[in-house]
Amino acid sequence: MRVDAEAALFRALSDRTRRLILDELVERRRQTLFEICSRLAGRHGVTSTRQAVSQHLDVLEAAGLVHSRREGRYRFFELDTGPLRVIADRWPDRAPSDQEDR
Amino acid sequence: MRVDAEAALFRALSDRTRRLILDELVERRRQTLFEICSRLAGRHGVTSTRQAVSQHLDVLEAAGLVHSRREGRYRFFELDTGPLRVIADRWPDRAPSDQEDR
DNA sequence: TTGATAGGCAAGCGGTGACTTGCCTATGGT
DNA sequence: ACCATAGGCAAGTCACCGCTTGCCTATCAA
Repeated sequence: MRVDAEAALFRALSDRTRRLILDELVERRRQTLFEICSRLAGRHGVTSTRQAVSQHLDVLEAAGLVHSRREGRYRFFELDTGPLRVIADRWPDRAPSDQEDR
Repeated sequence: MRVDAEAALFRALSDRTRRLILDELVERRRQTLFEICSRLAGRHGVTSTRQAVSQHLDVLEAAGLVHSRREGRYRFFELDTGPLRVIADRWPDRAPSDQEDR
């Protein structure tokens, strides 16, 4: 994984609103920007403006956690959990061939 | 997982130097502050001061990713990968009992 | 006991990031 | 054609975060 891709991933996950957006996209795939906004407000009390949420989605997309597609006047967002795999793999309980010093 | 614990975890992971510290602690468990500093410098070109690294370790400890113990004039740091488990589990490929709307 | 080693505390600085505000574009319905 | 809906762009503000600097405490060796 490239360094900037790694940075983008962890930066994306560092914000609570963005994590809530991912939660929403797990429960209901393919949502539009307005859907995400209203669900964030209704279910999590997030009062951010549409623009704020849009910027969050840009960050998530830059991290590869979300993909978007235009259809007519709608832009649909979809979750991609692929990049999350590397996190668990990066810090194992013990190093492979752990020699207690190196 | 409590909200503030979640925030602490993702905040801790959001910084590159802190991720490198975790890498070091995977390879060599139980390091002192000075050991971590010198290994960061030698192997990753991180030039941060001791105080900067110490502050990073505080953040990691607040997130539960690191535990420390005093022994004489040394303070040993050790990795705890436990908190990382929740990340992979939080956003599954599909929601359990996915009903396409809710 | 003195000096060196290992670490802690706190204030200040600079940069980045989240958010708002204001305005603009495009699509679809009637 | 017109208006409402869905979304985009860009600049400005404010707070937080990473880092340094300066000084202080504690442990160990000689």
